[in-house]
Amino acid sequence: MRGYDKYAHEPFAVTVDLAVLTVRAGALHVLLVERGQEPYAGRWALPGGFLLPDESAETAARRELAEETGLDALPGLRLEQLRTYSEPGRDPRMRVVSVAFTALLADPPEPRGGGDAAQARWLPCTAAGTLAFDHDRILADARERVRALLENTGAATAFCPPEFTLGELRQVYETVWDTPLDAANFRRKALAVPGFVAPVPGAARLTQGRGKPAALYRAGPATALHPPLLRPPREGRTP
Amino acid sequence: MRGYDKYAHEPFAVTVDLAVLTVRAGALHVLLVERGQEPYAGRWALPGGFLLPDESAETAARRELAEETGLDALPGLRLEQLRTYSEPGRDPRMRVVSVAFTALLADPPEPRGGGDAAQARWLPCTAAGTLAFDHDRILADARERVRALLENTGAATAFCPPEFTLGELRQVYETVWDTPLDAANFRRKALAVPGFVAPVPGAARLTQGRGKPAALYRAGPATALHPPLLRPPREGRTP
DNA sequence: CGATTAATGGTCTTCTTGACCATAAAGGGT
DNA sequence: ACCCTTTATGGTCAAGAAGACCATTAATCG
Repeated sequence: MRGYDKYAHEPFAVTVDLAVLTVRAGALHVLLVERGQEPYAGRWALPGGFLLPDESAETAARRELAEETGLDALPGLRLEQLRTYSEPGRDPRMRVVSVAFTALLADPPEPRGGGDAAQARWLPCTAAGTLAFDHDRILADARERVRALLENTGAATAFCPPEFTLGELRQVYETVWDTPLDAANFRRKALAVPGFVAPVPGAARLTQGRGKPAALYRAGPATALHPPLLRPPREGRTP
Repeated sequence: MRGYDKYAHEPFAVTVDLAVLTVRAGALHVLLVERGQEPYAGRWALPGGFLLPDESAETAARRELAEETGLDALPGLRLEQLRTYSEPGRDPRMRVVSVAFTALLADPPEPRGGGDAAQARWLPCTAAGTLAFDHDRILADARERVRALLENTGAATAFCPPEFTLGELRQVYETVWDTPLDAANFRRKALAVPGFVAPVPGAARLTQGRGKPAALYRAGPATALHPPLLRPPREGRTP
């Protein structure tokens, strides 16, 4: 149909859901809340909430993120619109259309519990188990999206502190892709992408435990990676 | 906020908008309708409409597409969810959240005019001019999405008839990317991607005008292209 | 028939990638 | 203090991929 006027338009509730990810202890973690009310009381779910009347979905997502993590608008926070989920019946109470977002954080604080939720916590994605609503699906889509983002954009730096070593950046890739990478080759490729990372000029160095101190880098201005950092192909060719 | 119950949820109108693209006469065309009613009466717009109470956005998009083009569910029709647009004020009448989709068609029929719209037509993207609402933005996003789809997925075959020559496939890439490609190198790369295209066994051939007859291919089973077909980098390196 | 056009197959050179090796520079343990 | 482990960094080498071209084939157009 071409116009907005011919058919009566049903009202829908519109929400945002957030897959907020971070890399912690070599594993991808997601911010989850334990629902305090029916339906799905006691189950873990992605944080989210209703759009306010004058908000865009992006604005609502940033507001929800600030509320959940206690962080106010982080400068340069990457917030990716993931997908919109609109299947009838995805919320047993009413018709809800939800716009899902992915956010990538480095060194986030522990979320403040309370509010509607019984608690809020960072949990490893592998331990997420069965989430409320269709949030398992959303989380799976978010993980796949992030894997692709690391290939084609500089998003990996969002998982790192403002200054980071190439070893830390490589660990982000290894964690998200779940693949070991050759340190020397990764360095060569990362440095070959214009605008991906920029060395911190003041010969700065940092020791993170054992081993030789590493040079520090900052995120570069590039949003798209040319050439992309392709993840190694999985086994199973077509010979 | 963590629950769906604490705050009153405002009702929103939810629509789908469709950027239906096809390659015709060496140019990317988009299906547009001329609005018959205010606002934006007389202006071209993307086809779209309201979700029905029991429809998912995908279902609504397919229904709208069938209504606009007169085509019933095409087998294997590619329908990509593009993005959701939710800025307040994007529709002057009321708060509308719109889920945008991209569809790729080969040899589509002329759309039937009528309905709410004054007329419906295929127009070259370059001649789209200024569309109603925020549809210029949606169309621009759709074009960029399709450019990326050709790199990483087998979506280009959706612009081709069921059996096609590699020359036709290459013209799709050249049109969408707006870049000339070397015929021999394109062939080598396309055939090297497992599952991208499969030769039609019966030594079938087809002549499309002048030149040597070309072998026919069908779309292969691959959804993701490994390795991807990267578009040639634009000028402007960092030497 | 000869010119033109498009498909297809090959070559050649350059670049990229992955696998590895070597060295440097720190910490830990004895 | 000394050796071992760990991580960073630089370099090599061979295999593969990509872009630039050339040659041949097989149609249509004039």
